[in-house]
Amino acid sequence: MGSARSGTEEVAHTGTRKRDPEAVRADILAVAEAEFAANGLSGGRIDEIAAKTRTSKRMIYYYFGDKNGLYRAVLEEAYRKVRLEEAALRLDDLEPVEALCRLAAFTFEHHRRNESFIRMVMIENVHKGTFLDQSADIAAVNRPAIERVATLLDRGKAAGVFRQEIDALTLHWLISAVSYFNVSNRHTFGRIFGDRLWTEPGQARLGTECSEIVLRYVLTDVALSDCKWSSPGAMAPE
Amino acid sequence: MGSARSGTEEVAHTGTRKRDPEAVRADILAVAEAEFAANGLSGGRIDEIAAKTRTSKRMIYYYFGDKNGLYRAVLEEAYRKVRLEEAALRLDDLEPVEALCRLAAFTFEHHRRNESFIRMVMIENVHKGTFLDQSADIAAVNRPAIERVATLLDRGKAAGVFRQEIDALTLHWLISAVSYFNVSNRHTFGRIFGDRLWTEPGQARLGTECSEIVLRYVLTDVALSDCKWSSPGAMAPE
DNA sequence: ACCGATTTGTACCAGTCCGTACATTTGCTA
DNA sequence: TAGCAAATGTACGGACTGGTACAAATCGGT
Repeated sequence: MGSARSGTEEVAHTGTRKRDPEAVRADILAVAEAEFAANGLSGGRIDEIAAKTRTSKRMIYYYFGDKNGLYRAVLEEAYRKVRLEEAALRLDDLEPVEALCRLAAFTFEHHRRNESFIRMVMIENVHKGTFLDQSADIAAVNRPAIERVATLLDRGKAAGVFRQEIDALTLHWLISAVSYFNVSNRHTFGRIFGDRLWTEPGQARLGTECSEIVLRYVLTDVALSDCKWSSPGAMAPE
Repeated sequence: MGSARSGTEEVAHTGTRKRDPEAVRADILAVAEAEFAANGLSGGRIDEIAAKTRTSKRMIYYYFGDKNGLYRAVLEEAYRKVRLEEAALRLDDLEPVEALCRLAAFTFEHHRRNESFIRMVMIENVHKGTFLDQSADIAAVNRPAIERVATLLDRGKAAGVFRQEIDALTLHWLISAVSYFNVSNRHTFGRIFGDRLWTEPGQARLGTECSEIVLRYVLTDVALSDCKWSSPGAMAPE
């Protein structure tokens, strides 16, 4: 949504151009993400998106062809953004235990701050992943995440601090599960059992608990006592 | 869907009655659950539900007033069913470690087998829990779940096998998170990283891993080595 | 066997919302 | 500056779908 504006104001490179297709596309995508994240695919209204855009409904169909096409584009964009941020983490510089702790804390915090991404994934799962099928490259965009976990895991195993039985995919699954659930289900869970876990201190505490959960799962029994997975501060690049 | 049929066929108690409001209600609810779970609230079609019911659309509005009313009724019913099954677990007879292991394994398995319940919760969360607000008793139906965890936890703490710092709500949150995520996100996760975790052996393995995750989180460091959380067989009452 | 209340069927309306036909402007290139 | 392609605005169509008006059948009680 930042980039959408820039192209319109400053005319720069190509001389005077009032038209800026890229900005229009980006604008539509941003508005559409908000709308779909808020109301789902069937619930999201094209007219509503058009109204909140600086352009008309016509453009949506011009660029994305279809309601489904627009939705798919939004989904792809959301994944791309997220994995891009994740790639900024430099885990190789840290020793395994600290790196894993940082990864868990980062993911937890990241998902918290990107609710609309989580909601897009929720909605996509309601639709049984049909739209992910149709965009082949999404898998390619995401797979590096597993690689990061795998190398981290290998380093820890080699150092003797991580258990040999741990599987990279399962570990990634665990980190994703807690970080995702924390955002996706806060409404039902909070409604039923109270919001205690979703106050600010509650979330801070829960975040460190998640790191603890992950580490206790992975660590060799011996090493369980001596580790300081306590500082969750400043892990997001922003 | 089993109970819906019974009232219609066997006429039993009240003499000959062709009319069976309760059966009609139950029939509608069962069909509606399938429809909503499959397509969401906005995506679910009242006409579709009516068509698959033995009665007409008129009845839906007669009994539930509204599309939203129907949805709310389905949601309430889903929660009620689930918590009823959960109550069948008798954890007090087991020693703490085994009881916790059983609880985790049961929840994991239970959520797996009740996909449409999970999907209803997913959808409710997409709607930010608005419908849970309107039905006051749902919270009351669910809260006992926490009580069970709390007493189990206390017993373990007293016995010295569980860490004192563990919070009941957080523990329940963890068990829910992994069990829920396993069902809710299998499509996106599987699409991106492969279905390995969702083959039959993969799921069996993942289930025991979840028990291990939970136990390692809770157990006193000392006790970490000696426990046999290995038998996941026969924990569902069915 | 009659009567009011409950329960059910049919046909239909009215609003919403996706998508498009048609017309127009802008920009680039020759 | 002519001309073509890319980009955009407006108005509208038409199907879908939630909800209802109207009517009728059924049932329990007396």
